Amino acid sequence: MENKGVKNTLLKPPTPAMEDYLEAIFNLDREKRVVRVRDIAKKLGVRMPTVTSMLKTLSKRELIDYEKYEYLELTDNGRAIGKEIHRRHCVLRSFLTDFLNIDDKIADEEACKMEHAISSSTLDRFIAFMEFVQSCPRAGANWLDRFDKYTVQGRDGAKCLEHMKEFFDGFKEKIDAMENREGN
Amino acid sequence: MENKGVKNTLLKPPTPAMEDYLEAIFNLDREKRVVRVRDIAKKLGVRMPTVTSMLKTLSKRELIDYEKYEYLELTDNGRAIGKEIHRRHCVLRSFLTDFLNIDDKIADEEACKMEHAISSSTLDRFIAFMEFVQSCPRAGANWLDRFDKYTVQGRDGAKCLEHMKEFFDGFKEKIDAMENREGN
DNA sequence: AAATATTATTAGATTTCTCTAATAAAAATG
DNA sequence: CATTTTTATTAGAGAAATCTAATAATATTT
Repeated sequence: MENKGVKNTLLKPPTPAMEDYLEAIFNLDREKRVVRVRDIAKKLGVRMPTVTSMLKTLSKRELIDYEKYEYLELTDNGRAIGKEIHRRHCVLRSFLTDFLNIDDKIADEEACKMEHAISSSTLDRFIAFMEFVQSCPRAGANWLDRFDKYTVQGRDGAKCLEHMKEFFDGFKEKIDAMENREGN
Repeated sequence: MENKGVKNTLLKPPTPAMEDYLEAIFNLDREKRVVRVRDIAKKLGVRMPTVTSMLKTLSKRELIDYEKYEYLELTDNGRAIGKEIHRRHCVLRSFLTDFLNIDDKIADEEACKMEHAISSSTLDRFIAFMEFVQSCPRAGANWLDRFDKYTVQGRDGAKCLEHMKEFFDGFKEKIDAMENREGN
């Protein structure tokens, strides 16, 4: 048997911690001219030696190019992962703040944990759902405001009726608008 | 300074791993007459010594009552946590399967990870949103079917118009029905 | 009841991620 | 340019969660 005892670390998927570092590096890469240990540490809320240690790991896995005391760079592979994790973070945070009305700070913290729990394909479904809610059969941009009221007032038949009438009127407009520019 | 060096482990929140064990024990407690190491191991996909080791930890934290070789029981505290994690699992899985149309198996796996990332209050918002979508200003139970079609067809202006007309008609019925039993 | 099979625990090792304290290198300053 | 400050690394330790191998206790079967 060849490759005896050599676990090919290159092929293993990154751990959540590694994903966090790649995301942080990906973001710093855009924000600053160079990526520094100090800034990674600050962004992730860990101490500098912890960062140095992780940089070695990421380097072994060929997710970054790293020589000690030198500037570090993401490899193509590392950048792809960092970018994807960042994408997940943004979408999830947006869902939490814009759809569920969660407070910004909490939304950010929870998105930060959820981003490791969710696959790319599930994320795509999230995006599709959010786009659908924003665009297709829904009258007016106030549907989510309705949700907000709903959570305060509870499900009240009378209110619901009012809302549906408004909704109904909103529809009319929307459909008229659509019919008037049909065939484009 | 009193309590010097004594980290009060009782007050620390459980780790995700601990939450998984409490959830598994909570479920086994309902499924079977007694909760066994073997079954916990199977449910969580770990080896038996790993379970024994965690049982000691949970016992120290007063989340279970445990004497070796004896039946184990959840404490009130442990049961509350197990139940809450189970609740998160169910809600998140339902969102993934019923709203995003994710495959059952994947939904279960991802719910299993997300359940540690999300707070109880965020979960309550999830529930409110799901209830809102199911009940309030929305015409017909076919709104989510629409979403399904939307993801296949993409956002097509003409289709959207059709759908909105159907939607519109659905509304009329719904509002009429509501008006006819107004005042109840 | 003795032999066998199953279940559970102990002991000890490993991996991952983190820390502090000490040291070294690089950058900034007087 | 020598000194000081900042930044980064090394060394070593610790917590958490897992594993395998060996042993012990319990349950089952003949």
